[in-house]
Amino acid sequence: MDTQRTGPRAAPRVRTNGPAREVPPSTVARLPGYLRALQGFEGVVTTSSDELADAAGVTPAQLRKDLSFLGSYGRRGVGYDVEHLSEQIGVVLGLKTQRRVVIVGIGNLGHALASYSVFAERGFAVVGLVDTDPAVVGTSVAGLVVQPSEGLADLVRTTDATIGIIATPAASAQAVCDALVGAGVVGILTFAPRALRVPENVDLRAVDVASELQILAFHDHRRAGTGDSA
Amino acid sequence: MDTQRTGPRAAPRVRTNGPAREVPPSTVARLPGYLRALQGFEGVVTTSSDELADAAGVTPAQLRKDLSFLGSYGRRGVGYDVEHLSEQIGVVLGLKTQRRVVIVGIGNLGHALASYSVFAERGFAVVGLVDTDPAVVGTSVAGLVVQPSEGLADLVRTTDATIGIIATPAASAQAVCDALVGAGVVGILTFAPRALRVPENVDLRAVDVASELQILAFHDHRRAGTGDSA
DNA sequence: TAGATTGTTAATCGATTAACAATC
DNA sequence: TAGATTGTTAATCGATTAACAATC
Repeated sequence: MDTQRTGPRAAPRVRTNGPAREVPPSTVARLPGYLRALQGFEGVVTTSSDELADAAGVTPAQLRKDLSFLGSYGRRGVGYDVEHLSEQIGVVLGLKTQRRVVIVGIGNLGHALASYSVFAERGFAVVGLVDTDPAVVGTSVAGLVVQPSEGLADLVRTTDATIGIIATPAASAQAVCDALVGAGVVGILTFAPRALRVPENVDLRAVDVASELQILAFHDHRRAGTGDSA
Repeated sequence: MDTQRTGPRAAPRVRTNGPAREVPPSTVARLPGYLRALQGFEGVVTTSSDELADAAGVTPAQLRKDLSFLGSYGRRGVGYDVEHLSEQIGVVLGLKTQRRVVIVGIGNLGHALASYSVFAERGFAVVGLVDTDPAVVGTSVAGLVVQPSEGLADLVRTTDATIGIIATPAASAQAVCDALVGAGVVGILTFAPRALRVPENVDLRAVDVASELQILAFHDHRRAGTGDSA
């Protein structure tokens, strides 16, 4: 869980002129939200940091700061060109190349994810489904035939998938994770409620819906406990 | 999106002796992970910050710092009592009271969430399902009959639900959110890919799976772009 | 030119890490 | 007592906010 990546101190990396520079993780995490917000302005030519920030649910200051890491894509006194800014954020996020995704664990959640149309709208292609259950293997879900676990490595290679989604029970998640890493994916999104270990050259993001509810419970509880009802 | 809550500077709030104090948001967000990790030590009497941190995927220093906000639940030279620590984290998160949850939007995702057994294991009860589609209303999912939208407010009141989950398309999410707030829920977890607005007395958490993939794409892209393949 | 709005700098704030004194 | 391990303090680091000079 070391997010270090520097030796003596990351060399400033020969400024690649264009939209390179070092983009902080917190900024990267907000970029998809800006892209989403920009879609709400389709047809409009320009928008301002005030307007766009409002749509994205952040402050104008934060939006401008975030965008400044990507380069100078606005015009002072005018605002941002909606089309151009969308394009540039897409470039920075690497969405000009379509990424291929395999989903492991075709239970209720895996099934839902396999059928989730937003993935395609946002530039991702689900190219493979895998499960261990013999009752599920061979069935067709969202136009794909579910493969057995043994086929995972081959599947990743032949489809050239770079991202794996884990939608298995917690118990098998680490094994699946290892298999995905072994097969060569570089990014993993897991929904399994447990901590996973990946080598540092693989990127891991975890969504735990039960944990989300527990965080909500904390605030619910504090609110009730503080007794601030009139 | 103002997370302010202070006037001149939050009054130190008469130290409620027990596990009160002010727990920082970043710590709260990690508590469910500690609870999860502790479950892996069931049967064991004590564990150390080293061991537990390892299981939870954080550093020992961070674990101890986090736990120190809750109170002093470890013994120097010995470690933490697994049973007691689990209990205390549960108390802080407010899990001693079971929270009731309603899910709005019974498409693929809503269906999966309604059937997600981990919710029950972690102290939440799904008590109601709502959808607009006449073809879905009236059907039975995970032992519950799907109610029409008009029934939302009544459902929340009669079940005494405090948390709402939004699993609708983006287009209807804000309206559903407003309805949930109007019905009196105090926490909302949304999966709809758009920014939502809630009054400041309502807690909102958002999971956007497509955004997660886009964040993974960024790193994928950087890795490929940097050309560090031997 | 006058008004608008960005991009950037500086100040603040919060979160993480490291180290160690307290204490079991 | 000696060894282990916490709880806390201080140092570092990163992220957010506010303000404004640059500039369209």
